[in-house]
Amino acid sequence: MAKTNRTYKETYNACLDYIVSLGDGACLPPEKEMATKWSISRSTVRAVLDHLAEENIIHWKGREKTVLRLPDKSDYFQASETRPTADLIEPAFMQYIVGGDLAPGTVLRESELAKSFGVSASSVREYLIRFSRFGLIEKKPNRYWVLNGFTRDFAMELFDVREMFELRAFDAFVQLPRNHSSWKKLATLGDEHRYLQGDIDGRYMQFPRLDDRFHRLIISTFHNRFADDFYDLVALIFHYHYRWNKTGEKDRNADAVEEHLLVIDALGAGDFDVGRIRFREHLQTARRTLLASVSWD
Amino acid sequence: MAKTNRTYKETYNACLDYIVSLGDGACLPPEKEMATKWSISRSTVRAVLDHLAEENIIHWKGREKTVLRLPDKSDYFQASETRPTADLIEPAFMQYIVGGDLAPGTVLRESELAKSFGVSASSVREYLIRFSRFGLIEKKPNRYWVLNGFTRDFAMELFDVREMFELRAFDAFVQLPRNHSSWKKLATLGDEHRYLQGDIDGRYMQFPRLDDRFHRLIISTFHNRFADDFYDLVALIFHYHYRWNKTGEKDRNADAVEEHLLVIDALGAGDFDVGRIRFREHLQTARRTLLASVSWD
DNA sequence: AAATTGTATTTTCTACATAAAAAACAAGAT
DNA sequence: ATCTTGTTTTTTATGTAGAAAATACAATTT
Repeated sequence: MAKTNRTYKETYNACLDYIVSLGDGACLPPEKEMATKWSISRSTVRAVLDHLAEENIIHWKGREKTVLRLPDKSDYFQASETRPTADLIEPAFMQYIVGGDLAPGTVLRESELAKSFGVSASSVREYLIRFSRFGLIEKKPNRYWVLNGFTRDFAMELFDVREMFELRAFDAFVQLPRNHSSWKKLATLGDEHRYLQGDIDGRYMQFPRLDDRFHRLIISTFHNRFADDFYDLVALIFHYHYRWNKTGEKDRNADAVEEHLLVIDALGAGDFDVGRIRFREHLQTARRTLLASVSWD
Repeated sequence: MAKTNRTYKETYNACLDYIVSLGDGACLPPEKEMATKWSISRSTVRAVLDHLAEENIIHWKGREKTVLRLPDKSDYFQASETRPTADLIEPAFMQYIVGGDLAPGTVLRESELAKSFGVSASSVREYLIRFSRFGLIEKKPNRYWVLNGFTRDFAMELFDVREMFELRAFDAFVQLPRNHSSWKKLATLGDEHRYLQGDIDGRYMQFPRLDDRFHRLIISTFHNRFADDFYDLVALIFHYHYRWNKTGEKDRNADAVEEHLLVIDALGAGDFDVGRIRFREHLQTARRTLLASVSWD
């Protein structure tokens, strides 16, 4: 097979939504406009229009594109068909690595992964090349990939850099003028933390998203693409590591919410020194928590 | 065409060297031993032996492998044939980017690059994916690669991180016990710097190698794979940026040698505070020099 | 029995083919 | 004259083919 037609399918679904919003009997805009709207080419728009006409959802002749009937649920393509291959591989791969709790040194074969994920070897290969930038896997030329693994050393080195970047960013944050939008965002985050804390038993699963936003807000003030990039790795590790390691999840999250609030409140009150100490403590906790769940060294 | 046979060609050349070292009439060791010696498979060893026998360089029957004649220059494969595709692409690509002084936003097409480098599109693609981790290029899905370019901002952010990592590593360095091997290495580097300084006009071209070793020695004491990895990018930038920008090269190198020596001597004398100040100054100079040669912003 | 070679199988690597998507160009409508 | 559509060409994405290299296993020699 050749290229997948997910762009087409995704556009088709988007177009169905659009038709619903226009209503029955309405006319669709020029092809060019639709192409711009969804950031795709006119060719794809025309392919979509073709299919819409075939399905008798619109009448299409030249610049006449009239809605004949409103689409229903069965007209849509399945969500699984519109997802890009790479997005499909990532969770499967992380499940394989983190969920399988594989030992460092484990051999990864492209062909095996491709078979078990149900995608082509080239897709796996490209994903692995891209993923290798995180330093968790390594290629042995003419042989296979080796899992360096999420070892104790890896976690320590990861946190050393994370702390450097985040503390530097923190120092930049407190220098921001009080009317800067980031202060406003921090206050909002504070409210959301308190909301979550209000019913921690019911809402603790929502913490990871909040955690990500909190740390990205700090990091972003450093204005450094390498730091931002590095945080992608940190986020990836956290996301998947905790996904397969649920022990004490509620307590962990409750503690972290509390720690975030200590930082946010200290900053809100203008106590930058206290805030910095609390922020350091929070990073220390995060390090300890992660290290405690590392199975390999 | 399919897979290239450079492993075979490289091994063949290595084997010719080996035969020369053994001398005429000698016997080659078992296949397994040769495979281990060059870290390749027995299949490749056998392919090499096959060719050696065909060329009447050895007589091969079972475990009898006798040297019939010593190889001469014409028996070797050309160096260009043994170089891996990726090694071939890198200089070509960097020449294209840095040498061509392309503006940020320039569109890079895989097919064009492949044609101009004389390699397959897949090889170019894989190289670009790998290279993209440095943040200098970006993929527009279904479209092309865009050169983000070596802008002023990029250089500033690069140096911010470089300074963080190197200063942290520096602090770790001065903590090392005086009998640690790194101190010995630093002293050796000092001697080499002085040797270079002795005839700076004749030897200034050798400085980049010395510069790399000096900074890597410092960085290595941080024992952090992310910092090491980051230095690969710094080294790449320096290597290629100065390769196509030779203005004032001698003066630049002479100054840098002097600055390195100030650091090395201060550390050797135990003046860690002075050493740190000199080291900072050196990093500042490096930043200024690189920024001065950035054409885009 | 251990070491080595011979043979067969598996896996990787890379060029290539082909459909999808984009882009360019030509023709027609307003 | 400009906007829009129709048609053609170019480029990208991804599976596949087939050679190279690795690996596994069987047969042979020492």
